[in-house]
Amino acid sequence: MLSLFPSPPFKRPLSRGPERERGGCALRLRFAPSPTGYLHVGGARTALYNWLLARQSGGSFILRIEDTDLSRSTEEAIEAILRDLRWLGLEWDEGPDAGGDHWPYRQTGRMALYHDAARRLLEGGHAYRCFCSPEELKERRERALQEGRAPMYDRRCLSLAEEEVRRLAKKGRPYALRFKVPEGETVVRDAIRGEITFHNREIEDFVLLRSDGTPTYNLAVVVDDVEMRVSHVVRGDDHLSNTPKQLLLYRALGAEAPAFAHLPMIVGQDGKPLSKRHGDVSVGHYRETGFLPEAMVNFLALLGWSLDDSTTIIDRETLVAGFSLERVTSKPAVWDTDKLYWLNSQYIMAHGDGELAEAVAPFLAREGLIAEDDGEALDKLRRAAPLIRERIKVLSDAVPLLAFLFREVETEAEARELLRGEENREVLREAGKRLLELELFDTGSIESLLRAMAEEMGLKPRKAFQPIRVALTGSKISPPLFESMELLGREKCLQRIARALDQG
RNA sequence: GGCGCAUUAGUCUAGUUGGCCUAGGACGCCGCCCUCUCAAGGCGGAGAUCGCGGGUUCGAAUCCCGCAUGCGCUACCA
Repeated sequence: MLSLFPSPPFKRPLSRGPERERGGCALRLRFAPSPTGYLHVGGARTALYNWLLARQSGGSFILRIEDTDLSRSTEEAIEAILRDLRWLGLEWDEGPDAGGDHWPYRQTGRMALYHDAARRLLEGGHAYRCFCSPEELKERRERALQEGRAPMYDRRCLSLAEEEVRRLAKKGRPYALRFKVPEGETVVRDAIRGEITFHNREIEDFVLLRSDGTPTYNLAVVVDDVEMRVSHVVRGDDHLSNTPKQLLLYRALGAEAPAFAHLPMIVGQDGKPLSKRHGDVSVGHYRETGFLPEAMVNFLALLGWSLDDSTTIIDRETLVAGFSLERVTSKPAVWDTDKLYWLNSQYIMAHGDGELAEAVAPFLAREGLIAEDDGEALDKLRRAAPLIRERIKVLSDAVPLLAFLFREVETEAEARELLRGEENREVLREAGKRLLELELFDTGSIESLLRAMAEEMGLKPRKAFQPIRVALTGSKISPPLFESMELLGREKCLQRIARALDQG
């Protein structure tokens, strides 16, 4: 494997980049989403790996919005992406709302930079004007495809005489600017995949500037990475084929190229790139379902990377210290929701009572069970935390489990039978009677009381307790009964038992 | 069509310079125990001819060649 990314701690100083002047090996990394939708879990993983490398090296994590596709970019998408990144705890040092020395951090505000670079490329003989219309080009490529030829641009505008170019331009004929791909081969050194050689003759003269003057991805990304002094480009696998083009651009612009690392894709169980077809792929969805950001980060980190041969639960600190691109696999990672759920439950179990109560509260509030900032409810939740900690995999699981504490119950259809029949009714009557006389209404007292009752009635514990559970919670499934009763309080317990008897 | 990348159990992966791998850990699955429901926990189990075929070697998941399959790129998308 290449040594571009020495494993931590970085023993060797990087051989390139302005960071050396600052005396360290502080890396400059960026995450550059295009705001055409929510933050996808694949994007989140890319952001995470960049963030980890930045934090680990004491460097900078830059957020740059690639919004040159005007028709698909939206403000809402930008907001959503920032929100989700923040939720994951991936704070950026420079970005659209964070300042930095390379402002602005949205490509639409950086047009002058791209045009300047384009002009330099044109003047340096690295680019030329192309007057072919998109329609013509489309037709030609379709024909090429049909005839089994490579559908590459045929360079016909490269040989246009100078005065012809001038004449067409003067007539106002729209043109795009194309890069003139030189002969030879281009070697990409990738930290994950090693050295990959591309033959330049396989690379077409790609467009730099569209006829409307906007830059294409390849130009913009290179100009920005140069200007922002990005030292390491860590991005999705789908950009590997673009890398030689960008390398060529760096060279033509006289700039030193950053180091590259291309992460394997995240795919569904069927091996196809993860998409809506496979279920939920937005980070926002997982936040709303009640996954914890720590669990999400842990899970994302493990998608294509491992700390060692046996560690699965890894906290953020350990991730920062132990992450290394050398341990990233080059094989696509399959999104495994089951494992995410399990990991999340592990993090929930590690939460303290107060922590868990606060995490769960918004989910109950969302269902209208408690008010946003109800101190009393929060206190009750804190006391309920031990009862649900091992029973929920996601925070929203707490809603059905705890609803009975905050509103009157409606008995689930499949549980009603447990309130019927003489034996069950007798249990309820007897329990009501005995609970009324109980001195201290706490878990221990309730338990001994009800166990004694069951024994005297000659009933198995299960047989005696289920009707009570259903009467109090409306469900056959609930947190432990005696603890739940203490939390509910004597009054409500008696009320609900009485009501159950009435209804039955 | 061309170019590129990938290929260890259902899944995430370990396997860094070939022997310690009769392939390790985790999720999931199955069984038992615990038990007031549901979980959690404990114990045990099944599951991988390391994509296929050649080769190099005393010895290959690990090196080489071919093939297959999948995916990506091949846009005036990013």
